Amino acid sequence: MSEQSGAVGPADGTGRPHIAGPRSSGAGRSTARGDQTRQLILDTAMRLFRERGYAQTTMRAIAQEAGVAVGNAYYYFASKEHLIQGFYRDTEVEIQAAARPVLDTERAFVARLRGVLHGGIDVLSPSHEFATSFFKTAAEPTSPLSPFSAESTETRVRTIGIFAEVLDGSSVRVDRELRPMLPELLWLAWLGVVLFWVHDRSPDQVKTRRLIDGAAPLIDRLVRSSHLPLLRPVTRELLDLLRVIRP
Amino acid sequence: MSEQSGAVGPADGTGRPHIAGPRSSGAGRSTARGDQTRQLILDTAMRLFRERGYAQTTMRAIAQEAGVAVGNAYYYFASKEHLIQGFYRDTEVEIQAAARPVLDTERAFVARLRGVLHGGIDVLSPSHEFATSFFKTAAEPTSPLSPFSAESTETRVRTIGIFAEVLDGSSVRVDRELRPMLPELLWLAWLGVVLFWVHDRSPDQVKTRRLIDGAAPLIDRLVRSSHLPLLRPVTRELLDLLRVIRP
DNA sequence: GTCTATAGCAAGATAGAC
DNA sequence: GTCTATCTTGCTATAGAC
Repeated sequence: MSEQSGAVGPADGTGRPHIAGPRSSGAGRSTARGDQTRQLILDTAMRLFRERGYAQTTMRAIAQEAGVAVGNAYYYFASKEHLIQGFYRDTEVEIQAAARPVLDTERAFVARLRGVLHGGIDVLSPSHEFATSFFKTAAEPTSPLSPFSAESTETRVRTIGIFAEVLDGSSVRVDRELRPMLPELLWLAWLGVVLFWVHDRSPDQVKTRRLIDGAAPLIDRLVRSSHLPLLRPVTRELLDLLRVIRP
Repeated sequence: MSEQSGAVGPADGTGRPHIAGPRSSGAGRSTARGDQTRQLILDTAMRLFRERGYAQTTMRAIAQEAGVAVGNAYYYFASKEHLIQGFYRDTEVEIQAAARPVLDTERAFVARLRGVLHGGIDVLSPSHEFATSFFKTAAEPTSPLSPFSAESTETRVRTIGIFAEVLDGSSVRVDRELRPMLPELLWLAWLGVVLFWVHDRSPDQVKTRRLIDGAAPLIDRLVRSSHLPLLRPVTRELLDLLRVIRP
């Protein structure tokens, strides 16, 4: 794939500011001008990505369309991929917003879970084509875009927080030991749904909707049963496995 | 990334022969010369990929090392990514081979499943670094390298066949309706293990080994319990979901 | 500290001659 | 089927303006 740095390794390695450059430097609104440019480039990129797809949008085109020089785009974003981080942040915020009404009204665990998952897909929906084209980047273990990466920590923690709230705000009774791990497990389930959604070629991704409708009650049932003496050993086994495996 | 096709979409879209070109045309050994060149390019690519990694191996280097022109390499392989298909085929054959002794000796479902999974990872093991670098390609839904793609059908069917044998050769009793879907489900579990393995940064990927050791008995337990009156409804729900979702 | 302009490299991919 | 020449594009680098 590219990585044609020639001199140093891939993406970054120079001593240039990048993301650090115009980032808030302590006080309030410091570099207003820089932030504006940064945002302009990001917005333009997002627009073009959606219009033409990720691969078909060149850095030259983004710069031209935004009315800046290519070098300037690289001043703010270390690589083309780093532009996607903007998409991430926006999306995460929207998903939070979409979850709000559900979390504020529903009490039942199934309804909360179902609502949050559907809300998340609602948000992603218009970006299906675009998401498909850059998804491979996120799938790469070493990519900063990977949901497991250090760079994604902030987003990840916040999203897991949604699922903690799904659980906390509900009346469901859960196995005592399972409970603390459950938000993260639900987040994994969400990633699974997204993975399915990306591969879903059905019209309007209806299958993903059906997946959610089917999976939510199933998860609900399992979670409820987790503390029953019959499933206890299975729960135990699962927990042991998770503990061994986690980073 | 690359995809600098400029004219058409990404990878392929031309009317050129590619894979089709020198492929056997009905009779026995038809285009022997083409097959030879093709194989030479493929072998060279695989060697260089393993030696230097995927990204660090240029098409120019492959062509030069193989003693052919760049254009010639592109005559046989639509893109650099398409060269990975060779890796796939080889790997699948090796995995089959690794599964053989287990399937021929073990009778217990857990042992068979565990053995096949470990054997698969044994085969993949030496390619961890390489696999990591190209994994993103396989994760892309539209890629011919995706395990769900039409191009991967042959490999996919064969691998699912292994899990059918894991099941058939064992003495385990399974819910009547679940049974026909189980090989494919086990294959999905295998994909999950591979997904985990790719992201596994622990030394020698020990965590993946622990995952297998923990997951196999869990799966065994669930499969065994699937026909019990207590889990029956859950099994039902799961089956309904699967039927709705499948392609 | 922000930004432009421009030149240039490396590498994936293609065109068209032979 | 094969080659050479060329294109495209991600990315870097430099020199300098505001």
